[in-house]
Amino acid sequence: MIDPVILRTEPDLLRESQRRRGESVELVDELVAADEAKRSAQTAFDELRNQQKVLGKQIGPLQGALKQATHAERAGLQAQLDGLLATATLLADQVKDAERAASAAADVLDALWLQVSNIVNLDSPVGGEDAFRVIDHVGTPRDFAAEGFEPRDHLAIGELLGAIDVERGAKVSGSRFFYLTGPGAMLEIALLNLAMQQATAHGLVPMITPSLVLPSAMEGTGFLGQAAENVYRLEADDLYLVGTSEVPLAAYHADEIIDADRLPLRYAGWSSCYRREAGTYGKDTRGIIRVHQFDKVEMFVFCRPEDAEAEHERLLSWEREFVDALEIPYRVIDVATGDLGSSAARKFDMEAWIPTQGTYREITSTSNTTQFQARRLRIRMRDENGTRPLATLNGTLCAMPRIIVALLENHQQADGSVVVPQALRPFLGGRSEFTPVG
RNA sequence: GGAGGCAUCGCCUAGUCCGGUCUAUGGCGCCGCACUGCUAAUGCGGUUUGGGUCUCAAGCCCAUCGAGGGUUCAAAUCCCUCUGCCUCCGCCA
Repeated sequence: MIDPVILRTEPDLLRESQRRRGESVELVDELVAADEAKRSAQTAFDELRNQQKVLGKQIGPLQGALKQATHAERAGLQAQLDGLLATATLLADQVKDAERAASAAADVLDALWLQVSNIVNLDSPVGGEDAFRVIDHVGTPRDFAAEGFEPRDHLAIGELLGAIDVERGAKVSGSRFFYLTGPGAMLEIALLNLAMQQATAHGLVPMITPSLVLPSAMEGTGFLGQAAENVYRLEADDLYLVGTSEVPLAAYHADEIIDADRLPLRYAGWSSCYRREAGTYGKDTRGIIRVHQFDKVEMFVFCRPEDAEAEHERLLSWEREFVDALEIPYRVIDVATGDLGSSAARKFDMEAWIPTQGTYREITSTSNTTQFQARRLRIRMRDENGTRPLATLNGTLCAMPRIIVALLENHQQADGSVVVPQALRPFLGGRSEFTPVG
């Protein structure tokens, strides 16, 4: 949600943001009208309610006086009381109507606000998915031709190693499900440990979060807008399966006011993630690049709004540190306005080189959601200037399947074995490579 | 799953039976001021959150006693539903 003050003072800022995203600009005009309607309805109710209270305050004492009154006074007082009650009855109806009108106007306004995406950062490249800006390249893709062999894709290697089983995944759960077996499972556990070691070294608080959440948590983080079709919903219980622990981590502090001197609060959440992958039919059908369920370590930060951009850079640097440690070649992109998702004002993705695809594929994503999620979740901070919504940011530390894909493909040997990067070896009992099973 | 109890403005707490002088009590903590060699103590004032009005501020108004409905001229208080926590019983990894 956006600061309503911006709607009244700088609506053009909102319009420009909507334009850059390729979303409705007319929505802003609807909002202006709805905001006006809501305020006048609220004011009307406030005034009537005030009259009602003033009137009500006379009734109690009058009834008291009536009880004490002498017989002579009684008739006059009774007439006065009857008059007041008659007026009050009429007023009560008006108050009820005004209250209903005000609440209806507020509902209209709220519904419109929920449709508005975050205001984009003016530095984000403008355009659709392909309009990203490349910020950096790190590492050099291996020249397999020069090494004299054709690289196998991650699934072929995973099967050789006895690490990945997609056939049985499909048998048991359907397409886009998989088992990590033996060395594959050990690899994920090692990655988890490396990620958590790095995270705690930087002072992030490790968290294991729920992966089922209430609608309010899902809506508060902005996943029930355009992203809704990718969310699993448990109809019988009205719960959602999260697509990332960003959701339970963001909602962790919902409805709280946090003292500014406790900020920033930084967490590293470990959870399973569930995605319907609607509209991706036929894409990435082989292997585990695109799956319905996977595990991920996600970083999440609550900070002062003025610190958010610096914090965003910090999250990106931690993501890079992790991937650097795994010796995977990658590039960093500044995601274009049309591809940000509703919550992000700015987003940086890291894309790993995938040899058998001859291209870079997304492995991490870090978003500055500014005050957008905090407003929706009512998370505020208190400092010397009072209370105001804080800023939230998120970033992938380790999305298991894609990191495993990048590791297997980039560190494979001609015989199908895979070299374990140095940083990971302590978490695999010193093991330096995985070798094909007989 | 069953039975009972509880939920008040940072924390604790009064008020709820019996609706109106509740504009929600008091203590602790915190902030400001005064006094005082310093600290402490003491005194006075302030201290939920959101919204509206207003050029700003002050002031004023509305809402807010876990949430949502209802009864009533009027609800912290009465009624209903829901949520959370606690106790007991049953079942279970």
